Amino acid sequence: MHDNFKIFLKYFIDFNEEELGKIAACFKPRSVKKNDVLLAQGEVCNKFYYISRGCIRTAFITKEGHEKTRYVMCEPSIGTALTSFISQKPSFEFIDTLEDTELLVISYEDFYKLNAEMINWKVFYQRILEMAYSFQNKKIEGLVTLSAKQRYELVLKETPFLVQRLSNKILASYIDVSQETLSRLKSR
Amino acid sequence: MHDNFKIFLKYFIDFNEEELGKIAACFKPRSVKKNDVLLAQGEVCNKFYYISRGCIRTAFITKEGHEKTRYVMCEPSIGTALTSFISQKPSFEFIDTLEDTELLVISYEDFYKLNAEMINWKVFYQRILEMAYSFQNKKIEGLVTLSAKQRYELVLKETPFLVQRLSNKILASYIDVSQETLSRLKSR
DNA sequence: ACCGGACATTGACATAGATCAAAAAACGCT
DNA sequence: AGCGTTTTTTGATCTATGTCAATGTCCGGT
Repeated sequence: MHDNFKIFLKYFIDFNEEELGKIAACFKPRSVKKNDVLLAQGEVCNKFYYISRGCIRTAFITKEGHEKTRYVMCEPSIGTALTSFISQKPSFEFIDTLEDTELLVISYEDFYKLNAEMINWKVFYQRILEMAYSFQNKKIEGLVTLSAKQRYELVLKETPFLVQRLSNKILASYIDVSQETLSRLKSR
Repeated sequence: MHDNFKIFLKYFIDFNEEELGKIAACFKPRSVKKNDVLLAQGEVCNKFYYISRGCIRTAFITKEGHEKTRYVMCEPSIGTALTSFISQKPSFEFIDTLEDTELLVISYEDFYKLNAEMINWKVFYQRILEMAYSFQNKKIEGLVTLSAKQRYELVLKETPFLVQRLSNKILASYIDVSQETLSRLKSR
């Protein structure tokens, strides 16, 4: 499990073996069933995840009780409820699993210890933040410039595995469209 | 001009005098008139700005020809078209000035030189990215959960100076609502 | 293998907010 | 200061997408 993790890390940054060992030692394995809540709304997020198998998401619930999916992570991937993780304040978004999932988990403390001690980890985290920012930016562009249909087609084109892997309900909330509308979009 | 800049920097990170000197030396002053385009759509963004007086924004134009304002920076503030700056690819968003503006400008090369050479600059940039991410996140939440009126009221509550300082046209495009709708919202 | 609850589909209807248009007000250039 | 351009306001429509409801389908637990 840690082997794939190391390969994944090296894809981002050319960590040396010593660094990889130090990093891997901070990440503890964890298995979770589908529909498990890793972080509840209102909790402070003090974990950062590597997904080695399966699928998790960040999402939130509106005042009207509607679920909105912000981000979906399928293996191999990393992430967390970043806003709360950064600020160490209660999270508006929750994290749950969309499939049975194998994780590697690092605590906030260890994450920031690495950040303080290892230059390359800073570089790694910087890259993650840059990617996260760019992703959000694209999402905003989509919300603001595209119709429901165009947003669906964009996901179909750019991340088709999400269309295959997610239930319509989750996919709809990811695209920000009602289930009914998504159903109609798909049948054309 | 650089004095206020140093105070601004120290608000984020406790740079020492030597570091502040090194940083300030990289930033060149520039004056721009209102409605000047600092970065055109399609150009690669290789500048990062400190706004010492005035107001600039990042924005983009949709296929239908509508202008959408992503982010507004009023003095004292920093920023750029981050996605293009990060990737050094052509920018979808442009940058223009909303008022006569005094800037301090650092090039991409110098920015990344600082990033490579000065640990505290890494920390600074990390903080900027974290803030930028969190801002985008909030923006998405607003777009997805709030009505036009609620988005207007949120801006009125959280950044009232924008309501005062921006034209209705710009403000409308920032809130993601048509000018006409904003006009009606205001008159209630 | 069966049952119950969640999910998906389809239809009818409602509505926020866009669009179009035209008048009124404000702004900035000479 | 005055005129033309740009903004703002107001009114009348239009439309994409949400909501509600009813039926059909799937899936997981016993």
